[in-house]
Amino acid sequence: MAGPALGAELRALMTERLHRAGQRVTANRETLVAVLAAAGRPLTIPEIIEAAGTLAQSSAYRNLQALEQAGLVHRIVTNDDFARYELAEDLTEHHHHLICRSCGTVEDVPAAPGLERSVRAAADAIARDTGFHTQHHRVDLLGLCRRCA
Amino acid sequence: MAGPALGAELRALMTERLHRAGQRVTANRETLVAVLAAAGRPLTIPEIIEAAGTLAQSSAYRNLQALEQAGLVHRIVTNDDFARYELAEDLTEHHHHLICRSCGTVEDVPAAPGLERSVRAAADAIARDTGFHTQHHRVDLLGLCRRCA
DNA sequence: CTTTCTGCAAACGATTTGCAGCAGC
DNA sequence: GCTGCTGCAAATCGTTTGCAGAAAG
Repeated sequence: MAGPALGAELRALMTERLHRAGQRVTANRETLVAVLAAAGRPLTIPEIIEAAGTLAQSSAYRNLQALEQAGLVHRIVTNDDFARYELAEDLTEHHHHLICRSCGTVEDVPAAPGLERSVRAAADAIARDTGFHTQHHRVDLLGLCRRCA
Repeated sequence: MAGPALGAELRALMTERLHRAGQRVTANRETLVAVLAAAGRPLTIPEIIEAAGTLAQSSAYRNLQALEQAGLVHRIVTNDDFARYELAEDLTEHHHHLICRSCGTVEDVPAAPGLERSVRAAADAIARDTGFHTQHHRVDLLGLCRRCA
């Protein structure tokens, strides 16, 4: 099956961003966004394809690429075999990742305000010192998830 | 040529860790470590092979894998085409990465103490809340390097 | 109706692996 | 001298791409 239906709010956003990027709204794309929205954590391509029900691999790859260009989803690469995708951060809430070194699973955790403040301060200092202009950041905690510990 | 020679200290560490991992010390491996030590930033495999002078691709991949198992180097994956390697953190000093979204280059920056403290505090809170046991962390700043800005 | 999307199967390319000969220890 | 490393070339496998028919707008 095609996973849970899309909320009206999310669908509207999706339509707008796809059109702005010159892309069409199709059933496959709605399914992909719905699957990612329901997961609440980054999914590998095989996980996505399975959750989507019927979906050609090439369509999964192509549509996830299209959705990324439209700013709806975000690709993340770990040391795992497959890339993972999650909803774009402005559709969820800013979060960081817990990556299990044993099973490879990636979980989301909300970003702690104190940590965010420290990251911004560090980025400002770096801009002064090196000229690097920070647009975004990523904090990953690597270790063992509860199940693998 | 084979890049700069290895410091005595680093060579001793390298010998010890390779032997402990049941691996031999070879000219190729010394070259690889020397190249990474000289670079001071994560290098892609093509960069490594070029800097090493003469080195079969397969040997590069195999030896970097061996060195990683021995705890001497560390592999990092970006959205770039190639994986990158750098010296293990306990051979350098704990640092974070500046990743340029335009040219893909990765630079090292020393970790700011305040930021480190915040990350540890966040990890502790997460352990309490979710049972995830943090062993290591990664902070990447994404943006534009001075040259691409 | 035109342009883009879909699924299939073939192509791609970074990384891995089999093998025969050489080097570490 | 035994075992593990080296380089070469071939295999692997996640991902990308060409193409003909179907669907979005």
